[in-house]
This record gives sequence, structure tokens and C-alpha cells, in this order.
Amino acid sequence: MRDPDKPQQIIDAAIRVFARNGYYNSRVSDVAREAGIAAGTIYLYFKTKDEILVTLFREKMTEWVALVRDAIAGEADPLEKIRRIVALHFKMIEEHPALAEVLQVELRQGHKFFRGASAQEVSAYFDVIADVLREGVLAGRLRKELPVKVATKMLFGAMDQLATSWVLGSRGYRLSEAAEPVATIFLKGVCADGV
Amino acid sequence: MRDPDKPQQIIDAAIRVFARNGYYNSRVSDVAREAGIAAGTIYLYFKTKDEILVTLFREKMTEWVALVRDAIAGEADPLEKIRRIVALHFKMIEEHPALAEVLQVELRQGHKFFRGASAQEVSAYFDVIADVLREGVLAGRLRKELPVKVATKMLFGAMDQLATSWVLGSRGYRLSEAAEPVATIFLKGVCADGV
DNA sequence: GTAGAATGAACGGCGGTTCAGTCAACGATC
DNA sequence: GATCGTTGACTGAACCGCCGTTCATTCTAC
Repeated sequence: MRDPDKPQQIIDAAIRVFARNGYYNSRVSDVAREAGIAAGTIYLYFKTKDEILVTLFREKMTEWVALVRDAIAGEADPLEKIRRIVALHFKMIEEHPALAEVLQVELRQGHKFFRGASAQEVSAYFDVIADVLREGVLAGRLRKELPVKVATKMLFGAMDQLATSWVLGSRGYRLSEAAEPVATIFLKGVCADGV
Repeated sequence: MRDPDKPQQIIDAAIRVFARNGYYNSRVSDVAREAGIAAGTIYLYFKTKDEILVTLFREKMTEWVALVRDAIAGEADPLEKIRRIVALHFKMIEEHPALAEVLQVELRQGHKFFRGASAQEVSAYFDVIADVLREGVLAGRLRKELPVKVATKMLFGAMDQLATSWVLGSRGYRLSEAAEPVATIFLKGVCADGV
């Protein structure tokens, strides 16, 4: 086990392959070919096929949450923080569509099959959003009776759905363009009197 | 091929089995056992395992869209229509959690694998929501520059995320209780001044 | 007796995993 | 510097269990 970034190469290959065919329709040998190595080599670095997916998921989600945390750390205004999160979320999907496709699709399966493994990483992202919302409530910028948990899920769900449509669709527009309207609608609402 | 509701029994059994284990981790023989028939019998009514899922999906989504259409047909106020859709969405998930789990999880795979097969049914639901929003804009009840497509995806995504959390979680609360806050946040927004 | 539905054991191929063999790098010895 | 031995990563053909699918046979209703 010399090569220290061989696991990374395998994960990167797996992202491309899983994005193309889905996890269950991908062969371990497909991942190997994509990585330019033999099928058996994968088993020097991962115990099972499942472990590739779990590792991939954990690693990328952890990176992602850290990135978002950093991006909003220097910002004082909670509303602006939300705008940044949305913008960053879409930017990331746009720049890494293959990774996005895997995370989007397997996320739910993940909830089911890798409960312990992935729940932590996902809920960390929810926590980031929820913390900002709570902050906004305390600062009086958001309704003080706002149900934070519900609002958190709504924002995540909204972003996730826009992302899914874009990823699985023809991608004939820039997802980033949706960031501003999504943030605005979430923050201000759709009522004519709610401007 | 006498028994006219045998296919229905198979689909109902499949819903329970797929909900429990996921599509790819379910055996055809599991579905058969759950339905109280032999494995071979399934192939008198369905050509392949895939066809069970596709049929299930089409049938339930079509039913669902028809139900929602009916429920809002008698209502004039677009805002109230949205409230009804949200309430109905959550009520349906709550009453049919197994079905919900299958649709939630396989929906995305479905987008990928059964493009032609499922895209139509899903987009019909999006159309129902989009039509209501457009109606609201025309009636002056919603912002006139509202990006309807984005808002549609946001509402669907928000409902879907609440539903997913509830379905895959411990279900220690009534999902229906979230209907009012979700509708209110979507309609009025989260800004303190947006009430 | 017959038609056609239902059965479930058996088939076949697919694919995750293994492992005996290959190869490359490196140190030791001359 | 050439030769050899050793180590351990790497290979990929083969293995083997799994499961979707089939079909010869049995059952049932009329």
C-alpha cells in the first residue's frame, strides 16, 4: 500500500462511473477501468464496493460543510449568510456535476443503508443552516416565532430540488442564476404584500 | 390470466417490500412471498422486475395528480389552493408511508432509468403547482415578477424534503402539523417584515 | 376431460471478491 | 555497475453465490 493518493484516484473514478450509471448499475471493474487499474487493486484500498460509496460520501460531505462554514464565517448579516449559502450550493453543483449527481441520488439510499455512516455528515449541513436561521431570529431579522427546523428543511429541500432538476435535466441554463431568486423567495416570500 | 386484480396485489406487495429494502435489495421472490404467490406467477403479469417498478410508479403518480387536481378544483383562491396542496401532500405521505418511501427514493433513480416512463407523470404534478402559481400572479395575489418555475421547484422541494425527513426518520411527530408552517413560510416568507 | 392459471425447482449469467502469479523497486553483495 | 534476492504492490482470470427468469409439471374450475 504505497501510493497514498491511490484511494483518491479510485474515489474520483467512482464518482464519474456512479454518476454515469448509478451505483447499482456500476461494476467494480468499471470503476477500476476508469481509474486505469485492475479490479483486484481496488480491494487493496477498500474492503467492499459499499465502502467506496460510504467513503466517497463522507469525505465529500465533510469537505463541503467545512467550505460552507468558512464562507459564511466572515459575514455578520444572517440574511447575507443565507444568500451566500444558496449561491455556494449552486456554484458547487455547477462545478462538480458528476459528484452532485452521485450525492443527490445516493443521498437518500444513503439515509437508508448507511444510516450511521452518513447521517452525521448530512445533519452537519442542516446544522449550519439552522444556526444561521436561529441567529437571524435572535437578531430580530427573521420572524421570532419562526419554526427553525421546518424552515431549514424547506431551504435545503428547495435548493436540492433546483439542483436535482438541473443535474438530471438538459442543463440548458446556468444554475447559479437561480441563486438570487431562490434566496429572495425564501427570505421574502412570494406574497405580493411581502416585499 | 384470469384474476383481474392480481397485478394490483403484486404491486401492493412490491410497495411494502421495496419500502423495506429498496428496489435493488429486494428479490422478486420476496415480492412473491409478500403477495402470497409463487415467484413464477409474477411473470404472468409483468415482463421484468423493472416493469413492476415502472408500473407502480406510473399508476400511483397518475392517481395522485388526479386526486390533487380534484381537491383544488372547487377552490377559487390561489393561496388557499396552495395550502390545500401542501396539506394533501403531507396527509398522503402520512397515510401511505410505504408508498411514500418507494416514490421518494426511486423517484430520482426513476428520472435516470425510466426517463420516458416517469418524466411525464412527475411533470404533471409540477404543472399543477405551476398553474396555481401563475393563476395567483394573474390575480395579483402573488408578486407579478415571480419566477414561477423556480418557485414551483422550491415548493415541491420543500414538501419533498419534509416528507423525506419524516419517512426516513423516527416519525415521532405528525407530518400534517408541518403543513401550515410550510404553506405560510412559502406564501409569506421568513422575513420579519414580510408578515 | 380440458384449458389455462399457478407452481417452484432448475438454469444461466452476472459480478463482487479472491488469490496465485507477475512485475518493479531497492538494497546487498561481489 | 552488474547480478541477485526480497518485498510488496499490482494484476486479472477464475470462482462462487446470488437472483432474475423460464418451463415442465401440477392444480383447479368448469
